[in-house]
Amino acid sequence: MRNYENKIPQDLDYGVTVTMKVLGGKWKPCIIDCIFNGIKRPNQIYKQIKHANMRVINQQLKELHDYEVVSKKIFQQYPLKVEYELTDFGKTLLPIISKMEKWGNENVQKVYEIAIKRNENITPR
Amino acid sequence: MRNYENKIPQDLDYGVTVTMKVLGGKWKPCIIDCIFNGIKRPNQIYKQIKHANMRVINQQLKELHDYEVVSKKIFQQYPLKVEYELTDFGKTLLPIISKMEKWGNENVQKVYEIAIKRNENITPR
DNA sequence: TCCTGTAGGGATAAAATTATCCCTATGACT
DNA sequence: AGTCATAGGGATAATTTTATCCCTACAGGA
Repeated sequence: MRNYENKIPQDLDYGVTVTMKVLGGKWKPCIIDCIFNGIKRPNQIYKQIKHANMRVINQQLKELHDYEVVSKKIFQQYPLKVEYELTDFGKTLLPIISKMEKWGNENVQKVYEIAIKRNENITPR
Repeated sequence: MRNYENKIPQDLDYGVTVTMKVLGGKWKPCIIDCIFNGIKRPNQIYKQIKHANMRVINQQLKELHDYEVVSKKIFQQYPLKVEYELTDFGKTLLPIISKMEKWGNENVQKVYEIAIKRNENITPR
């Protein structure tokens, strides 16, 4: 994202849109979840999220950092070491994420079945 | 969406992903919000959401219907009349949406400023 | 007959997001 | 000198999502 200019202006006139601007991104909630659970280094996050590749993690991490959801601490040592933390601002998102997490876990079965019925390409469970 | 086969299989192994599968879509939260507020007919929703066009509303409405978030009542009369309602299942999403709505409204200023700093194309407020 | 309002879909274009590939830089270690 | 692990970015391809355009169907009214 953000490698080029948006063409269609985005409206932030609706609360949900604002939230989605910060949280929307295929791996962002996963990344936040990792960091919250103490997995703070990019490479660790990468290993945790098996499906996303490093470049993508970096992209989304950068956006989270731009939006001040996470802070970044660089250690002057080698091999390189960087740690991300949730900022206080970022922590205010946790209740939302955990509510989404909860709802998803409670309803995964139903959603899965509908997706299959719709012939979507879903990883078998 | 769903006019073709997905190529990358989607994992539903993470709660947030499941929720996003149902709620993710540029206008879906808006549509749900409309319906919740008694704006139940497609054409009314269309007029309410000034920016989306009818076709898109229909697409997203169809998905919400497929996922049983909304139910559809067809009136046999002319001009045609259709009303959507939140199902009980759909209503379980309301707490999430309202939390997102609240967070967004509380933080719109900050998010707006960052977006501007990032040179994003945002509709002025 | 033609126009109106309503609901909805097919086909396709445009835009946005995500994925892939490959590059840099650094110090330690062999 | 070559290799490793780490963090990260440029360029571009691939994929997915949204948007646009235009069509159908229907009954009533001008």
